[in-house]
Amino acid sequence: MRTSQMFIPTLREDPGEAEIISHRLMLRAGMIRKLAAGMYTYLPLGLRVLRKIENIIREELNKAGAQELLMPILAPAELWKETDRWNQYGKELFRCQDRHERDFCLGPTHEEVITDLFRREVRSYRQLPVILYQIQTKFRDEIRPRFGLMRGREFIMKDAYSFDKNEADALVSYQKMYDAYDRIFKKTGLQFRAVEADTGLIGGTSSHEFMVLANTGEELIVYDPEESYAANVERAEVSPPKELSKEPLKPLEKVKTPGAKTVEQVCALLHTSPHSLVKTLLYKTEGQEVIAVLIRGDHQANEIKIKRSLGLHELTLAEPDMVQALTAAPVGFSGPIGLQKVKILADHAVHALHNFIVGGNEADTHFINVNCERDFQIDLVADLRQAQEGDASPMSGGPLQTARGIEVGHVFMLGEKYSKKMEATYLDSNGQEHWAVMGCYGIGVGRAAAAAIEQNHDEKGIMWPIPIAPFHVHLLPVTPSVEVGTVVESLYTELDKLGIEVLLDDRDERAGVKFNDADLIGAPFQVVVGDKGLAKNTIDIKARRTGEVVKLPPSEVTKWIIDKLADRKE
RNA sequence: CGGGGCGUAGCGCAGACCGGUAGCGCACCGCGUUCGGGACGCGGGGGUCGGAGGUUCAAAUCCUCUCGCCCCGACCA
Repeated sequence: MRTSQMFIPTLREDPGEAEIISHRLMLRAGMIRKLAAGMYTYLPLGLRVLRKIENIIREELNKAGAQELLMPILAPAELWKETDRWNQYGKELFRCQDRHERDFCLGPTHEEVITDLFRREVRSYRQLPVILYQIQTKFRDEIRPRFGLMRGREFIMKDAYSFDKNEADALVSYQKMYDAYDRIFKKTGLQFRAVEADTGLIGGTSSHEFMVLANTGEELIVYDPEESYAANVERAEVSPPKELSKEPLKPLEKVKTPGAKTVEQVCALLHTSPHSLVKTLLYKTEGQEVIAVLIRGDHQANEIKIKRSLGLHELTLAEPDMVQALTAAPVGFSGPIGLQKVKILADHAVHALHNFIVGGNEADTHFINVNCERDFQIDLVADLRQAQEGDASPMSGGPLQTARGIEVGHVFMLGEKYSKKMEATYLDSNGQEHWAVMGCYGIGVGRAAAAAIEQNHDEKGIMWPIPIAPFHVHLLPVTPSVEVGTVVESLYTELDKLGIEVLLDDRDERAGVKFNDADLIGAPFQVVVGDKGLAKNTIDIKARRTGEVVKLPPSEVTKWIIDKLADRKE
């Protein structure tokens, strides 16, 4: 392609609206433009990247036996009412009506539609397994869209669905998709990690997220540097401490702690560390019941685990006046001793502790030398806290490390959740009817592109990994002479014939402008042709990522590039 | 939904307190010079100042309402 014929509106200055690097660079490089909050037009350059990612996905999914189809964006409310997600999905589900005032929604995901298709068309176990996927625009009316393509309202997603006879077969499909995802992300050239993820209350047996590693990632993961184990902190299980404290129990004591509401303040006042302090978190559940959760001062509560341990759907921290009513003390002085009518949950680490500190349920007061059982009763001891760096790995027992990631893929065992609600059944070889066992598998295409930029950029612009780069080579005639023109034209034709994607900057611009745009757009190789070089019979090739420049005679340029591209393609 | 902020040329911004001819840089168009890391000279085009209403002789500027956008929080398969 020639720059003069391609719509690539690059921006010299940073647009004010862009917060994160990928968003800024995508706008600046002329890949996307915003239409409305969380909705973007994909310009030619941006679309090329999306197509590259999509094609890698297609290739690997097809190889894995999945089949592509395409479902409507708009879905009738009836289907969503069958699964009750019309109610459950909340405001994120974008609803609308047609001229007959029939309810529809924009699909944020397509379980209902695909399950409907399945139940209409599939009768027999002979037709199973089936794995179907689409690459389609999705819509979720996010409360607060942000970060460009990272969290838009409208976005392109690959979603796949598997249908199997039973749990065992479903796991085979799940594994197939997991393996395909592994190959897909390897092929994109991104650094990523598959991590165990939370399955939510829906249960299900397995769920993994595919995280592109980037410091700017929204998700926190823990991993075992020795083993393959990695998990989202939301999900990572924390094993109970191996031994309980052996410290002899000391007598309970009430102390004054004026104004000390936070863990830090109490520690400073009592000259101790958060390790020996226990915070009491009061939560409200869906039944308006209140529970107390005891977590060690240096740990974070994990609300997902708390919900799961009690089978709850909703959990919110109690408001200050509620805390006051229950504990007779302001927030910051709650404790388990003397708490009435409140179920008390404790994390393993608390249970293992002796002589710790808790709030006194009285303003400006704490108890010290507190001990479980002796001073108060616990209703449930469980794993209730967030994993953190240094915790013991469930695999090697060694210390876990943490990293930040961007969730670009998610594989999920659904089980019979949808097939049951929607009566998606098949007949087995004995003529018995069974519910199909399902799995679903998503990849955020736009998000993957954004994640690629978060992971591969410098202060000048994007540094695309070869497999998803919009162009392989950016050809830059850098002086306006006839000789340069001739060399550039023949190089362009030659590379193009060989299937190498070349962007020729044929604009009447100065060298500096072309260099800067090339660095911004981020093609892996810049081929620089100028009078200075030609005088010595050389052309410069700059590798965008390393900045290395090689000087080659014009006749050797093509071969050099072919070799380099072949090197890094797989 | 709560808190904060912003809407003035395609982009980035000034002007607003203190009402009186709408500005700057970049981009864009023409001519010329220049040409290996965001050139220069000369000449030019482009604005219902987000929208509606009000106050006033006069509103980008003051008041009211409204819409949109950004940031923080709550929320998030």
